Amino acid sequence: MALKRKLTSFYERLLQKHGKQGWWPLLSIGYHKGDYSIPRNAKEAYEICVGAILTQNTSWKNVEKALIKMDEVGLLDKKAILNASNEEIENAIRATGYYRQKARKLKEFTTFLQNNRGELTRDSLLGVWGIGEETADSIMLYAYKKAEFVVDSYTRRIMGEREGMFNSKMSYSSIKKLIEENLDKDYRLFQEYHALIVAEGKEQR
DNA sequence: AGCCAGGCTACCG
DNA sequence: CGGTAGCATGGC
Repeated sequence: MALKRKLTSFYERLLQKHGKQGWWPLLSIGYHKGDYSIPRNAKEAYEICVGAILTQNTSWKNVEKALIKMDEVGLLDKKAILNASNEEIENAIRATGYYRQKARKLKEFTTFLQNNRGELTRDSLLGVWGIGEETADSIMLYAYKKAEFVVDSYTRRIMGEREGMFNSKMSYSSIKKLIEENLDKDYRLFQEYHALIVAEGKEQR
C-alpha cells in the first residue's frame, strides 16, 4: 500500500536528518536518545503526565520552567498536588499560561489516578476534565509505553499538508487510525516518530 | 511589537 | 456533527 511505504520512508528520512530524539525529557536526565526504558518508576511517569498537560498549546521551554519550579517547591508529586491549594499550583506553573485551567487539570488528573489503581486506559483518561485526545495519547505513549500514535498540529501540517499523506482537515481519530493501520504497533517506533515530527515542525519557522 | 507555542472546554448553529 | 471564542504567559 502507498501510505505504508510513505510512512516508512518518511520516518527514515526524518531519522537521518534529526537523529533519535530521546523523548520524553525528564528533569533528572533530560533527553535519553535510544533509551526506551523511561519511565522507570511511577514518579517519572507522573512527571511525564504533568508535562503532557502543561504543554497544551504551550512551548516546551515554558513547561520546563514550570516543572523546575514545581520540583523546587515539592509539587511534582501526587500527594502534594492533592494537598496543595489551587493558588500554590498556579504560582508554580504560571509560566505555561492558562495557569488557572491547568492547575485544575492537574488536580482532576491526579484525583483520577488515585481513584483508579488498576490499568490505565485511553478511554478512561478521556473522561478526565482537561484531557483530550492528544494529551491522552501522549500520556499512554510516553508515560505508559502503549502504542498510541499522537496526532498534533505538526502531524497535520507536515504529514498532511506538506507530505500529502492525508487531508489535514480530517478528524483526529481518522488520522490516528489511518497512521496506526499502516505502522508496526510498536511504542518505541510511535514515540520516536512523533518526536521526529515535532523536531521537523519546530525547524520550519 | 506582534505572533505563536508539543490543546481543551463550552457553546453555537 | 463542525466551527470558534476564551484561556494567559514568555520567547523569538
